[in-house]
Formats: sequence, C-alpha cells, structure tokens
Amino acid sequence: MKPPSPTFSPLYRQIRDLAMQALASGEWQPGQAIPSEQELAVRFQVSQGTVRKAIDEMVADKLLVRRQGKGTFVATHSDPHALFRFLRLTPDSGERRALENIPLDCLHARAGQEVARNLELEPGSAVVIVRRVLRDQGVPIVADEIFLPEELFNDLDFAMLQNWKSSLYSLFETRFGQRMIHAREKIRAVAADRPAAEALGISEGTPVLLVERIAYSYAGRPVEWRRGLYLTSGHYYQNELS
Amino acid sequence: MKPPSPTFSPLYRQIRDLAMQALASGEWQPGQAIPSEQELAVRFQVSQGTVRKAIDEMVADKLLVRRQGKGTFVATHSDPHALFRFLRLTPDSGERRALENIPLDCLHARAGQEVARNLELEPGSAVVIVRRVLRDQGVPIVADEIFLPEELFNDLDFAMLQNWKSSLYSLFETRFGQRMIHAREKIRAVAADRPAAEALGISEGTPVLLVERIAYSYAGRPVEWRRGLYLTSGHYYQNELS
DNA sequence: CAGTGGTCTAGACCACCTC
DNA sequence: AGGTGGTCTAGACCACTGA
Repeated sequence: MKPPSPTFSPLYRQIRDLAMQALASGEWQPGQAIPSEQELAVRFQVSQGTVRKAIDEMVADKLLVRRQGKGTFVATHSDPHALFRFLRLTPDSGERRALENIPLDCLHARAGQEVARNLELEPGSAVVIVRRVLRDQGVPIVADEIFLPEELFNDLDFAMLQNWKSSLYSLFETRFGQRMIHAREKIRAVAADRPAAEALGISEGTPVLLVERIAYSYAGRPVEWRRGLYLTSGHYYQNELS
Repeated sequence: MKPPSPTFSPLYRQIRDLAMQALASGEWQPGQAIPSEQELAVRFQVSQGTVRKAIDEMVADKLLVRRQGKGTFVATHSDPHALFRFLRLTPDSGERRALENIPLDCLHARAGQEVARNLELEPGSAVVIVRRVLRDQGVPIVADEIFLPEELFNDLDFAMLQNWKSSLYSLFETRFGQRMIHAREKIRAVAADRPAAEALGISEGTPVLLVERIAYSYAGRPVEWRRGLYLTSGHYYQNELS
C-alpha cells in the first residue's frame, strides 16, 4: 500500500511558482529581461533544464517572451505585437489597423449585483466605470463600458484616459501595476438599444455583438469586467479553434 | 560572413513531421496507441528526449494525448471529452448538455464562388451540402449549412446522417478518414431572415450569431466550410483569451 | 512485476546577439 | 569573444497502469 500523494508538484512547477511571485511582486518588470537561465538555476538550486521547463510553461501562457541570444523578457501590453491579443475584431477586407480610442467618461460609483458578482466583490463596493468608443478611420465600431475595482484603480480619471496614447491594458499595466494575463468572453447577438445606437451612430434595433469579458491578473483575480457592443457590418470577430 | 540557413529545422521538428505522416497516412489510427517513446527513438535513430519534444508539440496541438503508464494515443473526435472542442455554445445557466442533431437534408451540388473560395476549390467543383439543426431539449438553437468537397465525401448521404448517433466530426473521421484538427471562425451579429427564422422557430429579424467556419485537416487543407446561425437568448458563445 | 510516460540532471554543442 | 537561448544526448530515477 502506497500513500496517495495529492499534493505532489514537480520541481519545475515549484520553480514556475517562484517565478510567478517574482512577477506578481514586481521584482521582474514588464518589458525587462529576467535573469538568465544559468543564474536562475543557481538561485533556485536546480539544473538549467528544470528552469527551462518552468520558463517554457510561462512562455506558453504568454507571461514571458524568449529572444534568442538576448534573453527572456516579461511580456508587456505596451509591445505593439500584443496590441490585438485581446481585441479579436478584424475588418472584412484588408489588415488590422489600430483603432482610435475615444474616452467618453470616467466615474466612480458603487457596484451593483451583476458587477459585484463578475469582479468577485461585495455588492456596493467602490468601482471605477469607464465608457469609451473605438473608431476605425472615424467610424465608431465598438462601444465599451468597463468596470474596475476602485481599490486597484483609485487614481484613474478622465484626463488620464484622454492623454494616454496606447491601449487601455498598457495604461493599466504601466500606471496601476495590473497586468491582464487571461480573459473569458461571453458573446451574444442583440439588438442595439437607444443609447448604444447613438454611441455607434446606427439605428436602434440593429443587430450587434454583445461581448462581456472578465479579465484576470497574475493571482487569477478578476480585475476587470467589461460589456462591449461590436458593430459587425464591416468587421468580424475572429476566433481560432484547436 | 556566414551563409544564412533558411531551411534549418531542428531534429525534433523533423521527427514531428515524420509522425505527422504516420497520422496522415493512417498508419496511426484515431483512438489507437502509437509506439512507445523508446520504440520511436530506435526507429528514428534519435534520443528519447528528442522524440519526447516532438510529441510534446503534437500534444499541445491536440493531435495526440498522453496517458501516463499506458501510452500515447491519437486524439479522436469520438472521445466524449472532445465533444465541445469546436462547439463553443454554452447554456446561460448550468452545464453543457449534448445537443440533439437533426439532419434536414443532404444534397450534392456545384460550388459557387463563395464556397469554392473558402474550400480552395475551382468554382463549379462538386460539393456535398448538409443542412441540419441542433436542439437543446427540443428547442432549436443552431441552424447549420455545411459544405464539403465531394471528392472526399462522395458516399455521404441523408440516411448516414440520420443513423449516426455521435458528432459530425466523429462521422467524418470514422467513415471518411478526415480528421478536423483546426478551424477558424468569423462571427457576426445579423438579423434572422425568413428561412433562418423558420428553422429556429423565431420571428424574422431576431438578432442571431452568424458563425462561419473553415475547418482544416492534417495537411492544412480546408475540408469543411460551414455557415451557422446561433440563437443566443438562452446560450452564449464562450471564448478564452490568453 | 514489467512497461509506459514524467521528471531531473550534467554536459556538449549550435544559433544568435552584442560588444 | 563571451553571453544568451536552443538543441541533443545519455542515464537515472519517479509515478502510474495493468497483468
């Protein structure tokens, strides 16, 4: 009879967890190089191959990026390559262009039932609400309503949104230390209601994509909930299945 | 000056390609165990570690499945675990149930411009067209129109669809040797037209998801194109972003 | 028990980048 | 030249499965 080992965790996974801590604690900053595999092997007292396997997993999760001959870097939303990682909207013809970000307002409020549930907060908790529109060459395509725990984003205000020239997630990462690493979306087709129709410049009742997203940070904590309406007359939501 | 090596391919990738051939040729059948890592190492004259790395990639691509202590197996759509790999529709409340498949018709015809383009065929090529509905506890949820190259599916007929009790992809794999391993979807919100409304039992103009899918087989060849309409009043299309 | 995949190590060498 | 990640090997041992 052998005892069960319910908590068995291979070495490389323990190493990965230590590396995760280094990320979550801010010891390794987005865009910066982490120590070389050799250094980490010495630091963690394991072989280079084990460090390598731990990093392999994190690269697969898009937490780190390898660059041969240069080093291993912490992934960042500020990198242009990552721009479309979470926005799956593609124009019917031609390549993806960067979309213009038009903030509409930014207010501090209390979470209702739905927001609280999705952000795993108590109902009534303080939240920040951002509304904005994305435009493609002047034409509105996306209308977003974004909910954030105020605890983590208390400094966020309208001016900051207007002055920021890159993606929202890049702002969150740079100014608030909150890196979105994973998200889950629920997609439906709905008829645009009055306010949505006005924001998107379409007639009421037009079918639009309703995209609800929960985004998670390092600790697996939900840090953003957003509800977006996508106009899909000239664009489509692209998805890869495998 | 060093010459560029544009065709450099590491050993484990060459091994992977050989394994791919074994899959494509049918030497390794879906659901069956492939030779052990040791045997493959001997057969391909490389170390076990290199075989392992090749298999790692194929497992990541969901072409193979490892089972510790038992062996490595060719993935199959007949496995219940793979049932929802390509169908991302989830009920608002509760767990995913298997959906009832109701074939409507199956006819042989010629490809129009759009179908030909998506299947990479010449316009006018022979194709098989399947129309069917998926129901959740008697309620129609999905109406699909499926286009297949007749060259690969010439025996397919209505009776076969009616008698098959598992998923379509399981049928394709079992009876036609065509395994779908990857797909790309374009998703839009549209208003249901008359025929769609009738098939789904809804009123004309109701917003529905329009999901167009191209599915690819081993050689990266497009083998199926389908256009589906999804009712998203009680279900949603679930997607993971990372 | 033997056979499978899973982990870990140590060392060699290659490819790429920078100085 | 020296540092980085990338590949490949050989061998030891662990964890799981089934006869």
